[in-house]
Amino acid sequence: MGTKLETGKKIGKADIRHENEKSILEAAESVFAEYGFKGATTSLIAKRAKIPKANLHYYFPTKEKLYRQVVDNIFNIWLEAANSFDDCNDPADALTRYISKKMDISRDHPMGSKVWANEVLHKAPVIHDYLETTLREWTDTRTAVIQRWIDQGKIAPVNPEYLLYMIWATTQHYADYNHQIETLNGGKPLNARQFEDAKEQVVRIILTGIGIEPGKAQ
Amino acid sequence: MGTKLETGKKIGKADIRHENEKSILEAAESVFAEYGFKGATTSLIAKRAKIPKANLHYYFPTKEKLYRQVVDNIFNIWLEAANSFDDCNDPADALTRYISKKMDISRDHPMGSKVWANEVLHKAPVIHDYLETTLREWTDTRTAVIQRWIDQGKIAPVNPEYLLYMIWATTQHYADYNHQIETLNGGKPLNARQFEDAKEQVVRIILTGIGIEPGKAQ
DNA sequence: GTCTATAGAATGATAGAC
DNA sequence: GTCTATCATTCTATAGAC
Repeated sequence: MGTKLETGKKIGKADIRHENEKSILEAAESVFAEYGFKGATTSLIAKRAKIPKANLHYYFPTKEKLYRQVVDNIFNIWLEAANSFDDCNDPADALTRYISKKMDISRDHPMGSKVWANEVLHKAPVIHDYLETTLREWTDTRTAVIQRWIDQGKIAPVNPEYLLYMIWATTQHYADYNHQIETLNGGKPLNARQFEDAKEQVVRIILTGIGIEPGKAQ
Repeated sequence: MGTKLETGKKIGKADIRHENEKSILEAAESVFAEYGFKGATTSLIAKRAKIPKANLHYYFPTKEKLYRQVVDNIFNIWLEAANSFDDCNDPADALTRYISKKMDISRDHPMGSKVWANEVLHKAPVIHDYLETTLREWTDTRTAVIQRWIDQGKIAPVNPEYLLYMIWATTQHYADYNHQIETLNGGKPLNARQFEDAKEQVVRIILTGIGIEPGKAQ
């Protein structure tokens, strides 16, 4: 290979680097999700990324740095969903959007969710600082919002933290436990219709559970 | 060491075997939960069980057989909780007891829950037959019960599978994600009072969410 | 920037004395 | 039934030619 493709279009070294890093990161996400940090091998990641193993180590010197990058990417996606929470003052609307968004992430980025789950399960050796800083701050501001809703009588009095845990648990379950769900669904993943039903039900039970009439939003 | 303890009471070989197997299994559960199958090392398990590594291999020839035994034990504990479901026909009572029991298991056997979570996360290489047989049957009979409640108008019309997923997700979250919960709780595990609050809230939101007046039971 | 060959470290499992 | 010494394997990471 040179610096050209069959199209004749020139490709700079930066592009090659970008392309390779991208396919390595994608491969790494799926392998780390499936086997955990220790169980994952750099050979398998290289194989899925379709490059020689030595080349992988050229881009990411150590397995740990590669892992860290994967976790970084996931965490950013998670934080994006937070916006749904902030845009509005109506709990029905805010929670419907936040829960729906979290369900969508579970469907679209199940590998990312699994890597995170695996990390927390194993006492978060890599992301512990995220938990203590960014996630902590995020949680504090959102529990404050929930508490305000309670004080205003907009939702039933609940412990805001435990409400968040319920939302996280229920939505992420559809990513982290998708193998179990798939098996119980006759070996097939939930289809689009089933997934929408599940999403709608999660929203409805939680909203009803805290005293909101669901469907008020949208 | 011989076949006696300081009490002078004779100890048969069966007792020694039983004692050693027990401490190995306890150590294995905690190590597998913390590091996953691949990440766990037989040396560390042996160290925590306070026996030499070679001795561990005397009782459990391979790491995989030991792991299998650990998973077996957990699965049995999980199945026990199922009884709460069957004893009675009142959904408020049955669900309150089932959810409470599942929360208690998350508190009392967090390691077991983590091993299971880790296994499902990694596509259940060891327990796949459990998922397809025992868990499948268990789920089928319980969804039938839930469906009957719906048909009798005792609870709101919901998809029974997704309701079970919500219960599993929410209750097991307190075991699987206890590190994250602990970090967000200022580095301390939830105390007894907090845990009871969480349990009560999980029961209340879910029951209210499906149209049951909570507290009707008990 | 790519890739073969291999060094170096960790670890599951066993042999064999006690 | 216990335990030291060690083998065999696997895997991360690198050296060095192209």
